[in-house]
Parts: sequence; C-alpha cells; structure tokens
Amino acid sequence: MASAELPRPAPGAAARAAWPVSDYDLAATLDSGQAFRWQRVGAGWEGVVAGRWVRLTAAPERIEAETAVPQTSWDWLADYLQIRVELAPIQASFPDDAPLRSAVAACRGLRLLRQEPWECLASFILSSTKQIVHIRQIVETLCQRYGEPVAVPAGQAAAFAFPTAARLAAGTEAELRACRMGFRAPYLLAAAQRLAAGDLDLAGLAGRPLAEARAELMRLDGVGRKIADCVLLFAVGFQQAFPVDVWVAKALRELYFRGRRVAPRKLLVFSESHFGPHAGYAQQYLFHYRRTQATRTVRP
DNA sequence: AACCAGGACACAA
DNA sequence: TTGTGTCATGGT
Repeated sequence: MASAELPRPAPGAAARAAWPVSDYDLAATLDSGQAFRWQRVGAGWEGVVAGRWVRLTAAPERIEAETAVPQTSWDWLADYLQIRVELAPIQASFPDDAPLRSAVAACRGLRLLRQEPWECLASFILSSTKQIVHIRQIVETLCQRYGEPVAVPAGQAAAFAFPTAARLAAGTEAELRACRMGFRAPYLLAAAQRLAAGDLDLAGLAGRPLAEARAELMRLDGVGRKIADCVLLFAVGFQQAFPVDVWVAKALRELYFRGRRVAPRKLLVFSESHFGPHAGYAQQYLFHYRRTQATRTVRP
C-alpha cells in the first residue's frame, strides 16, 4: 500500500498511519450527510470504522490516522476513505455547465466514502424526514445500546461498533422505538431480520446491474428509490446512483429548471441523462453546495 | 412557535 | 400516472 507508516504513535494510540492526498477535504467529506458517526474532536475527527476506533486528522496534503490497537494492514481505512480515488477525472466527466462549476468550486475536495453496506442501509432507513443532526443522535444511541464495545486509547470515552443485523433482529420494535426512531422502527427491525436470515445479500449487490440491485433493496419495507440509491452510492460503489432528497430536488429545480415546480419523475429522468458516468458524485456536490449555501446566506 | 427534515406508503382521483 | 394524508420526533 502507498501509505507511509509512522513509528511514533500519539499518546494513548497504538498505531498511526498517514497518506499523502491532494484535493481531499476531510471535514466536508465526513460531515456531508453520507456517514453519521463522525465527531469533530479538537483538530481531528473520531469515529468507528469496520469495528475499529479511529481518529483522523487533516494536515496539508496529508491525512493522518490513529487507532487504538496495532494494525497489520490499513486497507480497510484507505478503502473507506477512498484515498486512492483521483478527483480530477471525476470532475472532468461532469457536464460543463455553470451550476455544476459553481458547486464544484464551492466544495473542492469533497469525496464519496465507501461505507459498510449494513451500517449504511440501517442509517438511511432511519434518515427519512429527519435532520442530519438527529440521525446522528439516533445512530449513536443505537450503537451505545446494541453495538459491541471497541478498544479505545487510554483515557478516551467508550466507543461502540455499529450493531450487527443479527443483534438488532434479536430485539423488539419497542426497544428500537426507545431509541427515538419513531415509525422507522418496524422498518429497521424487518430489514435486520431479513439480513440475519440471509434473505438479502448486500455484498452481492455490487456484481449486479444497477437497476437490479436497486430493485432488490426496494423490496425492503421502508426503502424506496432515494434510500436505495444512497446505499448503492455510499456503500456499494454505484457511481450512477443519484439519490434525490429535498435538498437535491431544490438544487435541481433552482439551478436547472429556473425554480419552477417540477414533477419528481421528471427530476429523476433529468438526473439520469444529464450528469454522466459519475452522476452520484455530482449529486453529492449539489447536495453539499445547496446546504452550505443556504446556511451561509441566511443572515438577515 | 410554526415549519421542516438526505421518505415511504396506502389510497384517492 | 400524479396528488394528499399519515407516520414520530426534535432542530431551527
């Protein structure tokens, strides 16, 4: 692997690695509504990836990582962060229109992660009509109550893995509702049960055509086109999946349809034809652009 | 204090 | 096919 491993672990951490990167905005990437477990702590970000506690820090042209236990390989993290993906060819594949140029300029270095499919699916089942901050709270509660504890550096607060499907399947709807997820509880429970029963093969989705993989996910109760596309884009690697939520719909209407009202179906057709082979990436730029723009300009 | 949030679904017209 | 009410909860 192309990472330079450093001999000096930080105080309390057992292992440390670093990768040279260019055009990687770690903060925007970890905080752009793809993943829900990252916490900004001081200058870094702490989270749990693949059952391992991790602290990430962005340095100029570098991303540094620390873990609580020694690592024989860092592939699991390099893959999650998509370290080796070059952004320039992706951005060059976008249509050369003014809206997308603005979005790319405003979100330079924003990346798509490659998440664990079950965690991603479960998280987005919980996401419907919820603000990102609240999704984080629900996911955190779920992990604290039903996730396996993971090793943390001395002096750090306890951390927990995302609960397995089998663990959630063994519980009850009432227990899930107690995590404040409301009407999404039966959806999550049923999905966990189907996975635990081997009735749905998330890992196998990557080898299938997009439409088939999407249809397979949409067989789950509570999973429609939008949530299915989030899982396909953020966890399975389908670059053309294009989740349209309220923010992306707003961005498309305002930037490409002169703010007019547009039928949801029409937005989908447009999204499938306009953005090219990395449409999903374009979607993430539009999403982040529209969200950060709004919060910046809403000053009286 | 209304309004809205990375929706989906059953049902109506 | 497209529109409306419902679901649960908390941030802004």
